[in-house]
Amino acid sequence: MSSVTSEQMTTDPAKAPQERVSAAVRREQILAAASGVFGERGYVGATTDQVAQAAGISQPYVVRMFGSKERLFVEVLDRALGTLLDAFRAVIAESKQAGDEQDALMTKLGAAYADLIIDRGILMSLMQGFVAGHEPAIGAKARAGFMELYTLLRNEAGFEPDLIVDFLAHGMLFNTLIAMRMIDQHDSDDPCIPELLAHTFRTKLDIVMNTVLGAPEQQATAAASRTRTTE
Amino acid sequence: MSSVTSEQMTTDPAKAPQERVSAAVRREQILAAASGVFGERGYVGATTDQVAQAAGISQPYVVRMFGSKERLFVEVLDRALGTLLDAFRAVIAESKQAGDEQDALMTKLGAAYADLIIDRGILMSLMQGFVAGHEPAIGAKARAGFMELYTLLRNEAGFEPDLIVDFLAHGMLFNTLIAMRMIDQHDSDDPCIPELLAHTFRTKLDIVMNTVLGAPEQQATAAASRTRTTE
DNA sequence: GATTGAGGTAATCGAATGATTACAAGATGG
DNA sequence: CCATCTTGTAATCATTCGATTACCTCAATC
Repeated sequence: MSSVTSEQMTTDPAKAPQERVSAAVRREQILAAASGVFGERGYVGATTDQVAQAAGISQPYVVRMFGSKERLFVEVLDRALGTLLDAFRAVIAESKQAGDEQDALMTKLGAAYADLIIDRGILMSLMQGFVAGHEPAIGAKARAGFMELYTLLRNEAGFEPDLIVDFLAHGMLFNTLIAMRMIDQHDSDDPCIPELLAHTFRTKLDIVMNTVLGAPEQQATAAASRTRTTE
Repeated sequence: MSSVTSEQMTTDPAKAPQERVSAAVRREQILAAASGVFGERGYVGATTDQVAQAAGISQPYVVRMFGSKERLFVEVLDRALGTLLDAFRAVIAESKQAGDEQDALMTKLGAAYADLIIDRGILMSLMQGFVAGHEPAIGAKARAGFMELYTLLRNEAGFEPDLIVDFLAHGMLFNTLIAMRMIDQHDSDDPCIPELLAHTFRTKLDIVMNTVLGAPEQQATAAASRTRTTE
């Protein structure tokens, strides 16, 4: 007894043996699950089996669909970078049309970045990619994505290098505090923790806290915390 | 009639017999080696055998000396945090005595932080600890250390929260770019890379580059790249 | 109603790795 | 000299995990 469990689909409670789904859809499901698991445990720390369970399929399928764990992670990283860049491009386009000043644009970009936390996996996978520079394929992708971001802020948004560095720096602190699970300590003894969080996340603190703490649909880890096959 | 086995042990016995060293000294050697290896490959990605080889001893000794890989990493993290805090305390004390303005002090703190790159393991182990929040013991140590740093900047250095956040943010970008090995790409095609690096590391760019690239005595990885026991 | 091919998994393999055990050799003190 | 403690290792164990293989089961098409 193992697999089969979970899956209490609406109209079919008893069985739900395994509904066959097109490979394209499975691919998206796996990528979404992998984003959560990799973001939570890092590239090396996450296992393909955890991803599989979070996606509700078997471990060999994950490997066969992407060829290897490394290729899966690179794809996750690629998607995360793409999502981030798309969000920024949209903000820039909209802000240009509205005739915003530079600091208004930067504020909006910061807000858009914080909003990405809605899918915690995105920013955490990014962060895990940044510190996994030891793996050649991952490091290359991470660096390329980071520079694409820099170039976007420079050439499309039109910021000065010093401003961009400030912006990126705050983004990295943002990521680090979330990766460190500092949010969970908001109500701990140290009164400096709320202060640090308030001055880092500012107007977005509530969103961040609700997402990171509440996390109603973020079942990735829960589903992945069971054991592998039979027990 | 080769007399066989003409051991040319002339001047170089090729085998360092094994000089017995006090446990206290070994402990320091292991911690230094572990700092490099963990910083390079992360907590999960590094192996106790890589640490052992970097320290020039056997793998079981590493485990026995620290009890477990996790305890070793926590100790490495603790040392790194201690080194950082000590460096900052020294700068603050000295700056107070000199009657510096706040921004002069902050500049000096930034310089002191950058100087820590001389031992690349320190900052990289810190960073790896920050993103390893999934491991309870490591996350707790990382958060506590981070808050100790914040408190120091707030209560001893006397900075306003917003200033501290700026400072920490730039530190995190600093760490991230090094973890990403962006320095290695300084001479690549993208002309934005030198620009980003220049505006992030500013006056310390040369030191950072010399340390991260040159790394003459940073043998940690090289020595650790062999296989385990006999060959 | 066979064939075929795509979705999907159980079983398992082999390598890696943290940890443990048993033992060896040099110091140290009486 | 002998007992004992310390430093250190070889051998090996038990897991874990990514990958592979061999198979199963539908669904569509001829």
